[in-house]
Amino acid sequence: MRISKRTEYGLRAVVQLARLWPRTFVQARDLSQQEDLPNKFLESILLALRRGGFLESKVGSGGGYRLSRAPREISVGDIIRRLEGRLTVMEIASPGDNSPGKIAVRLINEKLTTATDTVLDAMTLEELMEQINRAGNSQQEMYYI
Amino acid sequence: MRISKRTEYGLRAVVQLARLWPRTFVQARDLSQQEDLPNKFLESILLALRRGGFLESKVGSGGGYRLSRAPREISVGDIIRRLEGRLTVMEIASPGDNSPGKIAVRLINEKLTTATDTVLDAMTLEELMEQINRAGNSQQEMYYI
DNA sequence: CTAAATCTTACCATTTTAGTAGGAGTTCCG
DNA sequence: CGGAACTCCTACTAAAATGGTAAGATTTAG
Repeated sequence: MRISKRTEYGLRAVVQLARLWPRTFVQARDLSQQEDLPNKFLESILLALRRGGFLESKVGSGGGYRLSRAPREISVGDIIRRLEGRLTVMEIASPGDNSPGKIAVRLINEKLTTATDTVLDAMTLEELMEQINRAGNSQQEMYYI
Repeated sequence: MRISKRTEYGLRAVVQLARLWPRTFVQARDLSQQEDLPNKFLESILLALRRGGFLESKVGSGGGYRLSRAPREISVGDIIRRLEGRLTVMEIASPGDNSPGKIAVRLINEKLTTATDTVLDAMTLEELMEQINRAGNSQQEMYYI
């Protein structure tokens, strides 16, 4: 019950790309340095994000990645679902699926899925960036004042 | 991002125990038959639930398990946290933890944890049983009418 | 005493996670 | 044209987590 490193790294790269939006392409290697992530692992994650339609890439020298849309048009939930593969996956309810315990588990899974989806779908990348700035500022205050 | 079989099986056993509350002790073997769960695996889960204070046990012939409190006094969130070990575990924020990406991940983890805790802590075992009965009834209607 | 239980410890196979290695295919630039 | 700088693709792998099983010690009712 937690997000995987794969998802975490993908989010961190996307946050860096959002900071530079809509300026030019950024290389995977730069992203992995900025966030201190394993280069080759990040590459495969960026590929998945591109296939998911969140990123555009340009191959060859001077190439790289950038967001395919404005941060306000991308929801954090969509990104996580793409990378995680499953946000409290629910099993298909089969006809014999009627023991009290199984019903209970299904109910709980539904509630969990609704709760997480609601919170993550309500947050766009733009809103996330604003919250990061606020958190970063208050951190500065704590360190420097 | 899903509950483990261990947690699922534990919940299913607890639901059966809640149905019989406050009557006498139920054996692990009966619970595993009622919900069709692997016997020895379930035993280890019941042990964990007992150590967590959710169940009382009686060893020896005629022994078994029962809830240690009334279903209305037990929250589903507590049970799941005990079995799962982690509901969106947050890493300890270290001082160097200040890249925008890391801040973003921490914010997201906080939101997820709050959302799941809220929904699960608000549900007692008693309320869960009521919802199971309602779901079971509507299922009957769908099959028999 | 014996049967029926919980409890304890140790082990194990499979799947998932978190990567790495190596290179093929593209594009820019001089 | 000929690199150099990129993305893209396939295959592999070590370590951890998951989902159990095996064997038996311990306790209690009858």
